[in-house]
Parts: sequence; C-alpha cells; structure tokens
Amino acid sequence: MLPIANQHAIISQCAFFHGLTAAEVMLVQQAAVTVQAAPGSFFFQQGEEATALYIVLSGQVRLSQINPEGRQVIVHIFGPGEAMGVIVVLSNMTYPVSAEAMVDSAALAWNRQTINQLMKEIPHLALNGLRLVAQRFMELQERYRELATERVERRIARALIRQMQRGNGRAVPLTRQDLAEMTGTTLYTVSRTCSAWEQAGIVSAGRGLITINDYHRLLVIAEDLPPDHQCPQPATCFYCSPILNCDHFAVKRET
Amino acid sequence: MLPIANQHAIISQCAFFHGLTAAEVMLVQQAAVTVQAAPGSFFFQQGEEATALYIVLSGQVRLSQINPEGRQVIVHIFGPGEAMGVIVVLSNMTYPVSAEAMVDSAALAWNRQTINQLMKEIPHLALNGLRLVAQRFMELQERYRELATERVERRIARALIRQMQRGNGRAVPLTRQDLAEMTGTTLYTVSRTCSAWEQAGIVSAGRGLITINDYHRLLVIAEDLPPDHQCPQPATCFYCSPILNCDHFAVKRET
DNA sequence: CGCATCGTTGATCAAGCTCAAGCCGCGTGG
DNA sequence: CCACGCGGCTTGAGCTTGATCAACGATGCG
Repeated sequence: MLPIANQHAIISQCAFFHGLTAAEVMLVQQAAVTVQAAPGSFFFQQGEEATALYIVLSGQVRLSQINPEGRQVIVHIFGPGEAMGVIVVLSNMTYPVSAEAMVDSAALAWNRQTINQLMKEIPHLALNGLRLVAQRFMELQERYRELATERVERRIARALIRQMQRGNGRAVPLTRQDLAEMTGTTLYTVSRTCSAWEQAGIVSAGRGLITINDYHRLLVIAEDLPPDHQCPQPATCFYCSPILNCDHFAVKRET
Repeated sequence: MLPIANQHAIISQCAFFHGLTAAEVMLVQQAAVTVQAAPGSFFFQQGEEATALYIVLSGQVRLSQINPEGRQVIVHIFGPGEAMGVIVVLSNMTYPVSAEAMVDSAALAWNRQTINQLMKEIPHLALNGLRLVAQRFMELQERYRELATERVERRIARALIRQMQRGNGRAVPLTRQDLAEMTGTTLYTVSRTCSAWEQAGIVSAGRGLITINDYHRLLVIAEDLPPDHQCPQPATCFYCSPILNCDHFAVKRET
C-alpha cells in the first residue's frame, strides 16, 4: 500500500486532475476508494457493468479485449497516473475490455454516482476527462491505421518505442507474448524479430524485458527512414519521432 | 440544399440532440451554419486545426486516415444524423483524420466557441456528446481487435453487415476499394471474395454496389457459426447478429 | 530438483499481396 | 451517334510475409 503522501503526489500530477485547486484535489481524493490487484487479477472484466472509474497509483494494468475464440488483443497498458474507464462509466455501459494487473498494482476508484457528482461540482474535471478520451481515441485510430497498413517489424518497433516513452528508461518490461498481442502478431514473430535486432545491436533481449540500445536505428525501422538518415538535431535525436507527439520526452532522456 | 423542415426532422431525431426540448433544439439549430460538399471534397482534412463540429444532414462522408506512404484507411463512414469531430473540437486539437464527401453531402457546422457555449447552456448536449464518443470508441476497439485477430473474409463480411445495418436496405453502396480500406486489405482480395460470394448466391455484386441476398449465410461467415447454424428465431434472423448491438435493426427489415 | 513460464529456432505452408493484363459500363466530347 | 477514356472490376500467376507446428533451451521459483 502506497503511503498517502505518495498517493497525493501522483494524483496532483496526473492529467485527470490537471488545473484543479488543492482543495478540489483533496475533495476528490477523499471520495475515492483504494483498490489493490495482484498480478493476473482484474480491476474489471469485459462484459461487466461499468460501475467505477479508476486511476492507477502503482503497477501496470493491461487493458485487453478477447474474441470468442479466445485470441486476445492488448488495447492499452496503463501506468501510474492514468485513468481507466473514463468513457464507459459516464455512459451506463458494460466494460468492452478487461483490466488485468500485470504486476502488483493499486488504483483509486470512484463509483459512477460519485464521479458524476464530482464532475458536476468541478466542471474542470469533466473537461479533463474529455481530453483524456480524445487523446486515447486518437492513439487508437493511429494504431488501427498502423495495423491495417504497416508491416509487422515496423509495428513492433513502434510499440517498443511507445512503451519506452511511457516508461522511464530504455528498458521495456514486456514479454514477447505481450508485444505480440499489442501488435497483432504472434510471439514467434516477435521473438524472431527481437533476435534479429539483437544480432544487429539494436536491442538487448531478456526474459520479459527488452532494452533499447540503439534508439536511432529502431526509429529508422519504425518510421521507415532511409538507412543513412541523419536526424536534424542528432544531439537530441529523441525529438524526431513523430510517434505520439512526445515533445515532453526529452526530459526523460538518459544522459 | 435541404428544405428547413427536413433539416429540422434530422436534427430532432439524431442522437446528439436526443432529450433536448424543442426550444433548445431551435436554439442550437439557429447557431449552426450549413456546409455543402461535392463528391471528393473535404469538410476537413487531417492535420488541420479542429475548428468545427459537424452533423451530417445528407449524403455520406468518409472519415479516413492516410499514412506517410499514402496508404489510406477508412475509419468510419458517416450518414445523415451523425456527428463528426465531437472529440477534437472540444480539446483544441488538430483533426487526426480527413472527412471527405463520397456523394453530394451537406452538414450543419458549429465552430468551437459556439458549441462550447451551447454545451454550457445545455448540459444535456455535453452528455450526449460523451455518449457518442463512447459508442464510437467501443466500435473502434472492436474493429481493432477484428483486424488483429480475424481473417480477411470474415472482416469483409462484418464490414458489409455493419454498413447494411446503417443504411436502409440490402444494398451497400461501396466500391471494392472502399471495402478494402475499411477492412485493411486490398481491392483485389475484396473483389475475389465478392466474386466467390456471388457464385455462392450470398450477394449480388454491382459497380460500386453490393446487394446482400442471403444475410443468414453472410452472418455465418461473419461470426464463424457452424454451416448448419439455425438461428434461435429464424423468422427474425436479423436479431441474432451480435455485431454492433443492433436491436433497433429489426424495424428496418424488409418484409 | 522439478515444474512452470518464457524464449528460440527450424521447417512448412497458406493466406493474401503484388503485378499484369484485360473487361465492362458509363459519361463526354467530337 | 460513336469513339474514346476513365474509373471500377475481374482474374490469373507468382511470390512474400508471417502463421503454425514442433521440439528444445533457459531461467527462475517453490
């Protein structure tokens, strides 16, 4: 269980609460319930009535959808500070996806009435919610297009880069299977691709972990740049990825 | 140009204005501008500043995204009564997709300030907007999973069924190319598939038009049902498709 | 130590993409 | 009215990508 002070730090920084006064943040936080989930257990499951909105405090949560034959697709991976279930809880729907903890995770939860009430009292909260949804929607559209038009290797490269950008290092803690379900391919293909990249010195492959050694070359694959591509600002090469407009990413760059 | 009375009929029935009083509908309608678009011209284009929200009055509008190499994907096709740009206009973003008229089309438009103002005055409008977005989001997630896990033939079948359900007959006015861009395949594969289906008597293929003759068998393909599948209510077979929960569809059934 | 999970790699194969060639129907302009 | 061109459609041949199957290797945990 996270200490309260830490909770507060996450809440006050996360996008969903951006622009709220300290008093408002306090109000919202007091209305929340903390929920824990062990690896493999679910915050909610596909098909259940959507009764709560969550904000991840710690851990990683895999949002996935499963088809009748049992093939699974990872729609999104949530980390600390991100909100889950924003859309559905406000529209009296059932969850269209499942939220499964990948590691020990904790989240704050508000039930439907509470969050509706809070949004009425703090209109800014509703606006933030809409922004988050918009962001997620655009990302999903982008990935849909990728899946329809891009080759597997490129999709894997992009997924890796995206995950790296959401984490805070060059290591991406995903299994081959995870990556496969994120990119609509099989674990075999991911494994082969990673092996090839390791041969080429682009990544180091580990058990449930892929470390990016040559971001630039990975980017060349992800964006189909010419092999001899020179970044306009090589010193700050991280800037030049159009993936998920990530201007803020530079601050996370290792020096 | 549509007669005003007709406009009003569309507006008052469409989901975005559901639950509003007549006075409110009037207020909103008066704030709108009518926009026309000839086939091939755009209501807005990918990358432009999102300045307006539209409701289609007549025609068909193709929402598509294009990748740097020029491969295109159709994200959605809008018909009369549907709202375009709900998300983006409220979040100060650029349009992530282009909206192109497939036939002569007209839409009502509100600019950002206006719609924001209206949403403040009529909170119900904001709620409706959120519901629409939620619906679209779920549909996109569903299609994303389809693209990642389902075979081409099944995807085409599902796209056809979906389009038929949104139209009002058994004929779907799409070219092979359109269907290909909707399902992430090529026009060749769509053509072959349609030919095979025509052989089998499932559809009649025409120029820019596909007519569904045997909905039941198409459904068997779309849902991978056993070939000898019997609908629980054969007489009202249209009910039994889980695609895009379409309970309302029965009213459109031809008798 | 044994089991479970995760990963690797080879062989095989089919789905579906690509390219090429040609057809059909329609609208347009001579 | 006809010829022409264009946009849409069809079909075949060949090939590539990436899925599938199978067997085995490594790592870590209880």
